[in-house]
Amino acid sequence: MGEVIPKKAVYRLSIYHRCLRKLEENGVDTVSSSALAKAAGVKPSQLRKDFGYLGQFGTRGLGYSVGALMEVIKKTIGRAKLQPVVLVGVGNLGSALLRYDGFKKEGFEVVAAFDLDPAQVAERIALDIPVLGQDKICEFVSENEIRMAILAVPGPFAQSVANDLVACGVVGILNFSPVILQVPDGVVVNSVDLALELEQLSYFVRPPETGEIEDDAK
Amino acid sequence: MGEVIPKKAVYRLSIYHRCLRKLEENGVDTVSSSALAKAAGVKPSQLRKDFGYLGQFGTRGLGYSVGALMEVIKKTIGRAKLQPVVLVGVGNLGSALLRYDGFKKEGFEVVAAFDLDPAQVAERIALDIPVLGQDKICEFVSENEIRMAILAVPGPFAQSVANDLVACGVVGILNFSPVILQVPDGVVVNSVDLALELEQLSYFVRPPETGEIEDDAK
DNA sequence: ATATGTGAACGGCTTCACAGCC
DNA sequence: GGCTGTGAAGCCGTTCACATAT
Repeated sequence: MGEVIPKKAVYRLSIYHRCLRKLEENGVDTVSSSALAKAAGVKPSQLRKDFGYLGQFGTRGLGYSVGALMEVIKKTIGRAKLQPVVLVGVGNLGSALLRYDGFKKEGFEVVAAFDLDPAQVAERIALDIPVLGQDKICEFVSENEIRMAILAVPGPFAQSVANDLVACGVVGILNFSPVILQVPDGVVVNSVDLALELEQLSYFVRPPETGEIEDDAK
Repeated sequence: MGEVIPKKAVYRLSIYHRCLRKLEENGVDTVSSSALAKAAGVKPSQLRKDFGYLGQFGTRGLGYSVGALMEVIKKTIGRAKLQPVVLVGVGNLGSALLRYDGFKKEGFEVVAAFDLDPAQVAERIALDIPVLGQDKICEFVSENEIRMAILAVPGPFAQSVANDLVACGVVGILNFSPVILQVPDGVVVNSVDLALELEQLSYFVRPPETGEIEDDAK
């Protein structure tokens, strides 16, 4: 029903969808929870529990229909067909994101980009996406009823740009700036902090070979 | 002491460290848990619990010493001073990551990049970082005892490159490819899936205002 | 008086185990 | 027999509340 699906489950559902797509391309039309779970890197029980949020779609003793399952997932997590998003900050990272084709594959379209120096940027990236000045954000976002934005501006500008976006109707921000954004209730922020991801990784990487006793025997 | 710090706590410790750096720049030398928590976007109790993993460093009735705290965090999560990492796949995203200055700020240095077409890439990016062919990965990684790698190759190549990296001694991979990497025990993978982050965001963004009641099964 | 440190309660996500259906 | 669907149990991280230290 109208239940809210946990954040982590939503994320995994996207993974399943991607795996299913691959299976479909290979002509497979039925999968068991264990097979799909293995491909997705999770436990079968986890996967079945996740699917529980969608209703009942498997056939006991057999498995799931690849096509039907994809349909249901897409309907549940991919609200619209092709979601329009804007991107603010066309620097190194922003440019790469504009060229990244993974977004389109998952049903998103970057319909406009904004930068402080739009003319120079437009020339540099040479893409079909319109590049406008940051002072045009509000106008564009309002008129086109954009609800999601990708934020890739330098840290010091992030909060200010986020404020603008929210003021004009954006309710979802994918933030790549290394700052904690303050936004009003109802606005969702998903942050990807590249440096912190690397830092986190480094902690869990075992040190080279500090003379001490290697961790427990297993 | 030698306890293992939870993944999420490690992540937050990095955030605290970044906030502390800002405070230090502003000449502040003491903070309370509540003040720092607000800056980091977490609850004071959460922050104190996180600091519990590091030992006791606050002064009751007063707060924490900014300098001392930074020192302890750095010592705990930033194992070495300047960690060398390599980057594989210098496409759109890879190029942006090479130019990203956030890594250096947090103590990482990309010492080499690898691509299928190194000559063309080297010319295009025009950076001081050496760009080598992917067949040179093993040699370079082994000789320089590299332990961490950033993976930004297209999906179909990811697993194969990961295998090479691991075979040569890499034990930590920051993966930007949209695939689930299979790695042996002892190797840590941290994945950032750009499209999935956006997809996840879109689910939690409230629909425009379609007040329709949509439920059938269940 | 004020702010830390921490055991205990709480809540949410994962995993298990088995009932139910093909 | 095989596999899904799901309540129950288990686990882990977060939040609370208060003892403790300055």
